[in-house]
Amino acid sequence: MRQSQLFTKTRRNAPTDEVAKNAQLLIRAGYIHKEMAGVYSYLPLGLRVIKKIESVIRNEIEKIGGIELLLPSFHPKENWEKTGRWNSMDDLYKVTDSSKREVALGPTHEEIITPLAKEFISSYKDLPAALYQFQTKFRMELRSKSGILRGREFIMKDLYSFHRDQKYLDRFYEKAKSAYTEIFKKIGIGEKTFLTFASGGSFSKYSHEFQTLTGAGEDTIYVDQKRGLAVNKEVYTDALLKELGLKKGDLVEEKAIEVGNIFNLGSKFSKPFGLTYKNEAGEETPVLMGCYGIGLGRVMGTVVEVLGDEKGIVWPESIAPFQIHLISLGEKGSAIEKSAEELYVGLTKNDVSVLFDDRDLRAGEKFADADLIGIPYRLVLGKETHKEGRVELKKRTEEKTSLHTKEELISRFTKIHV
RNA sequence: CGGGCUGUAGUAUACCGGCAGUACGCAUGCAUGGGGUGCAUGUAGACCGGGUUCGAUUCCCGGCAGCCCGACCA
Repeated sequence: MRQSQLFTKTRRNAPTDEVAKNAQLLIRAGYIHKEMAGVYSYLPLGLRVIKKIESVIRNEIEKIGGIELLLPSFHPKENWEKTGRWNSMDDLYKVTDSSKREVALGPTHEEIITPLAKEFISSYKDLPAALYQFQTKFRMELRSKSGILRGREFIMKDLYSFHRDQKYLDRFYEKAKSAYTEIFKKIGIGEKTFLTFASGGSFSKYSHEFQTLTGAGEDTIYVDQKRGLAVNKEVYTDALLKELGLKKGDLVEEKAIEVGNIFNLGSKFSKPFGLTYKNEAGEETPVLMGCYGIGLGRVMGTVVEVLGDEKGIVWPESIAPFQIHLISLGEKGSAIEKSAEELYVGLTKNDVSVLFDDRDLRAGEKFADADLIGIPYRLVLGKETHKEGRVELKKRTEEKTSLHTKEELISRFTKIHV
């Protein structure tokens, strides 16, 4: 992609109504645009990051047997009345159409997936099943805040699993836990993300959250760094510490943001919808369910919060919008510019994703933009290196630079990033 | 949903009861060309409704919007 064609531009200042670091940097760099409180557009750069995060998640969820589908945002009122949540859920968006019919805008999808599962699950032979989607959720947050960490509309990966009994559910639950650990590691926040015991879970004492340490977080958790475990303040009791074998002295209080959660739903949803299966003896038995969510925008914002520095965003390679930011410092029609063009074509031909700064600007502005946008590798062609036919390589996370020939760079990045 | 604050060009801001100013951006030109360069010219603005007043962007009331604290929540 040529930066002259990118559509977005960077900005020196963030709007004053944005206080959160993630929103300030993402807006300045041109990743997102605020439409109203808690509602953001994902611009071309931002969407590329979302798609990358999606792909990391998809890979891991497929490994544990997840099958992707796509459920609607409009939900029949009856489904929500059946579970009692039409009235009990305060942040449910309800819309009325011209024929006065009321529908819900889905804040989560148990009310859709459960009756859907009833269509196709009727025997123990149909179990287990694990279905997931990436989908926009709507929640009437009374107070959206913290940029894309808490919106009224947000994209979420939600996975629902169906099992014949607790033993099978527990087994899958553990697999989901490992998958999540792997996902956050791959996304680059593994070191700061902790499996956390929290409230909820209809048929177990607690649910599990994945909490990433950051001052921008909204939750208070107690972390045992050595064991890689944490306890949410909401369930923090001596009894629980004892049960988990945690010692008070090993725990540190931290602010954290919940980037993922896993719930044991038991028969909370299968019961109202009559989702049952026949076991080997022909007996009608309730299906047990689990659900597992990750907010994509929240993950993206968290990465910016945790890894960003004074100069801008710092993306891990796994979710960067482009692998390489190629900068030409040559004037229009110069040999340097031609050489940069050549390198751009060479890299893209080999499927290396490159943002090519072909704009007619001075060096300082291009460097400042590159730091702000946060692509992992920066390549520069300018007078200083051109005489030797070399290109300067610099990582976003490091100060040191190195010189390479174009051929070296093409083969190096092709190998790594195919 | 309770409490507080704020609405001025695309962005950040200034001043003012009497023709709204600056910087960045954007456009054009010349110079410049390895860390947001320089000069010139141009472009664009008072959230909405009502009230007070000779006159309101300014004061008052209402609405709407945004932000902050709290409660709630992925």
